Amino acid sequence: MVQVTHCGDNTIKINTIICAAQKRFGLYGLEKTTMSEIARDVGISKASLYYYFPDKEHLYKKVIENEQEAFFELIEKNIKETSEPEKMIRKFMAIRLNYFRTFFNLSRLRLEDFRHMKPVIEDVLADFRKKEIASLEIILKQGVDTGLFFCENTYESSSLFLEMVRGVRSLLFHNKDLMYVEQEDYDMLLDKMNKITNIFIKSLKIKE
Amino acid sequence: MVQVTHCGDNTIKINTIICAAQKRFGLYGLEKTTMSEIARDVGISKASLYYYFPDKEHLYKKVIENEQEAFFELIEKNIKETSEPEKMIRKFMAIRLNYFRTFFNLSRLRLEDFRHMKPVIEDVLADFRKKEIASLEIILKQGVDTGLFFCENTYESSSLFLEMVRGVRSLLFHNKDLMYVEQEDYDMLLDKMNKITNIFIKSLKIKE
DNA sequence: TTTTGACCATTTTGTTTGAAGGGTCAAATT
DNA sequence: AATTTGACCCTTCAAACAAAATGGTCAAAA
Repeated sequence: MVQVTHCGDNTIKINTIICAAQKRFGLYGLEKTTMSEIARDVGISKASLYYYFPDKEHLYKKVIENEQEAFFELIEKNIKETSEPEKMIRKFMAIRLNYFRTFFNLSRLRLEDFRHMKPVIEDVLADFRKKEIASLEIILKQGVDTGLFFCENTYESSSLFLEMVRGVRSLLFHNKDLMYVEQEDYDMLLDKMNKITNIFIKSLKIKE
Repeated sequence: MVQVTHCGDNTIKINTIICAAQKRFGLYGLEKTTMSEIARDVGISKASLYYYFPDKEHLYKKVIENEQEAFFELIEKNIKETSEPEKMIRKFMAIRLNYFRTFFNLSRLRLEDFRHMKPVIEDVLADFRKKEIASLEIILKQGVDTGLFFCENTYESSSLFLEMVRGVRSLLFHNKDLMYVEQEDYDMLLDKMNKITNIFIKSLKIKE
């Protein structure tokens, strides 16, 4: 989109913008953050912001995509450190939950965004779901190959498991009408995630 | 609350009111149903309604309690027809889902009530959860006693399983922003419930 | 004991209005 | 040519206010 002329200055500037946006979005959420504020933080005019990003949603999307990228790199790295599928799943879930916490705990308002979810966010979230299903599927297949797990449809199992986990999480916030995640809630969530993971792993060890 | 004088006339009248309220609430939900409408349906004045029920929420609570009662009677009756715990769980889930459908499908608006849930409804719903956990726990214990299931904490397992199921259901509506349950959604839900039930039952068959 | 019309207080709804924020652009700056 | 910007437009949002609706009360009547 932006051609580099003199040097990589643009990349640096774009990164600066993304960082500033990340802070604002993380602190106040999508709706409560204005483009003027981000511009002010960076030290440029609002119009300049629109020179680098077509609109607010694209900027937001970029921020989230960056965070997701870091998450999947972490997953990949940690998964390769062990050869036991069961431990892999547990590690996967631990990282996932931690990501969730840092992702949401930054802001009391951020959760609100997901009530009336914008199409752009929905896209990037759907993409995230696809990727995390794929990650888990790899682990399951490895377990099946080594004869430790029995699973006819790894995709179905992965997506259903993650849906269960997401569902329980969503319930916790939906019920409590929370705008931010407290330590207490995080602990409860961690406990439940572990128990659900146990159930899931057990079910993988049975044939038929 | 209401003393009977001449005969059981009051009981009949109260039942008439509850039925009328049930129709209205089922059709339009709590918030979109007015006390005047219910009174009109019954053929009495609004003030008379308040002679029998202290307020709107108590009337609503009574309606829901009636429906719940019928549900648990059905559960109990059907459970006793089989001696296999596994089949019991499946039957339990089938009835539960069906109850859910009739309970919600009556109204496109009824789901909306559960977004900003009133304290009264929360009470009656919490009560429902307790009861359904107890029902499921009985089945699990029976499975443990006959050596078919392995489960150290039947309460924990029951509540977690039902929470998973509730979570997935809640996700389906939350995501789709549905105000009413279509056949298609019901089928998808049924499918997922069955798969989650499979996972749960498998996990019950493993020791440790 | 039961019923009701009139009444009150609060909530909801509709409307208006002024400010704020997303987004554009021609002109200026580098 | 690549960037930057102040001024500008248009839509959305929020406060404010008024009007209608609704939950709930009560004295009087049946």
